[in-house]
Amino acid sequence: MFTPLFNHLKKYISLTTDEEEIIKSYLQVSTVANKEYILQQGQVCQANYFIVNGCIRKYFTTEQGTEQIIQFAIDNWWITDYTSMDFQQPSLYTIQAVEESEIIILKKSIEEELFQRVPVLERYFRIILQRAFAASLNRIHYIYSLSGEERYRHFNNAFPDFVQRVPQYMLASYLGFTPEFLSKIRARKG
Amino acid sequence: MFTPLFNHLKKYISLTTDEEEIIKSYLQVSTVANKEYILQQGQVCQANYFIVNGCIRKYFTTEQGTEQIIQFAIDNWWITDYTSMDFQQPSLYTIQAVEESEIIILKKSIEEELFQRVPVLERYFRIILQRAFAASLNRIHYIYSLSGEERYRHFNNAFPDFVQRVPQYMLASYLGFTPEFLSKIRARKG
DNA sequence: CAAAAATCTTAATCTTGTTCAAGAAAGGCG
DNA sequence: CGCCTTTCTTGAACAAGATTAAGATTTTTG
Repeated sequence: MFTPLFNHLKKYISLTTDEEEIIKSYLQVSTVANKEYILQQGQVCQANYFIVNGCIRKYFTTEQGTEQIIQFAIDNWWITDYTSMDFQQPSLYTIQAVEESEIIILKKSIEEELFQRVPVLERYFRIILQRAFAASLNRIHYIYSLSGEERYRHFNNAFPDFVQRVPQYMLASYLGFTPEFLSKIRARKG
Repeated sequence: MFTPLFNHLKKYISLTTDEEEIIKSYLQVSTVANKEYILQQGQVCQANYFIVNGCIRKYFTTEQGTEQIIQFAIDNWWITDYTSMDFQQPSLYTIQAVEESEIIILKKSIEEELFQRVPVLERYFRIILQRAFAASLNRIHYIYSLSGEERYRHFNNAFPDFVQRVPQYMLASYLGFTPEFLSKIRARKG
């Protein structure tokens, strides 16, 4: 159960056996059912979540009542609301499972203590945040430089298997247009 | 000259006098004129840049030849292209001064050595990347939930002094619409 | 297996913002 | 100070994608 996480850690840092044991002792393991909530809009986010397997989405509800997806997380990704967690503010976002998922929980309340005992984790998170930040700017790049249709085709090429995994209306939301428009695009060509 | 950087560092971590001296010995200071390039599209990004004062933009050129601004950085922000720097790939972006600016340069080539000598810097960058990543997702939130006009009004309220600082066509680009449209918005009301 | 819930499609109409094109202001420099 | 470059504005024609509404299909569950 912890294997995927430690494999991921070892891509970026080295750990002694002792350190591995310490880390394990600070983590919790959990299974969430499809549609189960990990965080609901208005709650203060209390943990960082590592997806062992499954699929999780983070979204908010617009004034018109539609759901807007901000992020997807699948196997080997972390998901949380850093704004809510860092400032202990109510979150604007809801985090919810899109498939039954196995997750590992790193609670904010003990994170500092863990980082003190295993400081190399600061490095691990620095590096993966660097990647996540770059990916996010990259996404802004695509939003601004491609049309909706181009964005869909590009995403489809880049992550063909992921596209199969989530309902199309969620994909449309993530890509920033309506499900009706996605339908239209798909009708135009395979 | 180093004072703003160390003040920023001290917001997130504590440093001994020794550590401060080590850090200083790894940094370079530079002044860039308005319109001077720090990185040009196609080059491999070799450093992370801290803005002591001034204003820097990061943008790319679309197929139609228009410039699309992805990021602004002002006093006390770092700017770089992490994708290019981490993977030593040619950058898709150009980083250019929008005002005469004083910057501090942390070169990729000596970054690792510095982090080994002052490991608490990993923590500093972890925290500021957490903020930067959150801000970037927040920006995606705004792009998806607000109209162009709403985005402009919101930005104008949030950063009134910054709006005065850059040409409107750059602001329009950053907000994701044309300068003509920004003109139209401004004509509608204050 | 049947009924209910969730998801996807189609088409007509409407909005937001783009594109072009041209001129008006403003700013910087010799 | 006057010219040249940069920036800003305006308006008409147009395009991308939203909205609404209805029906079709698929999936889930009792």
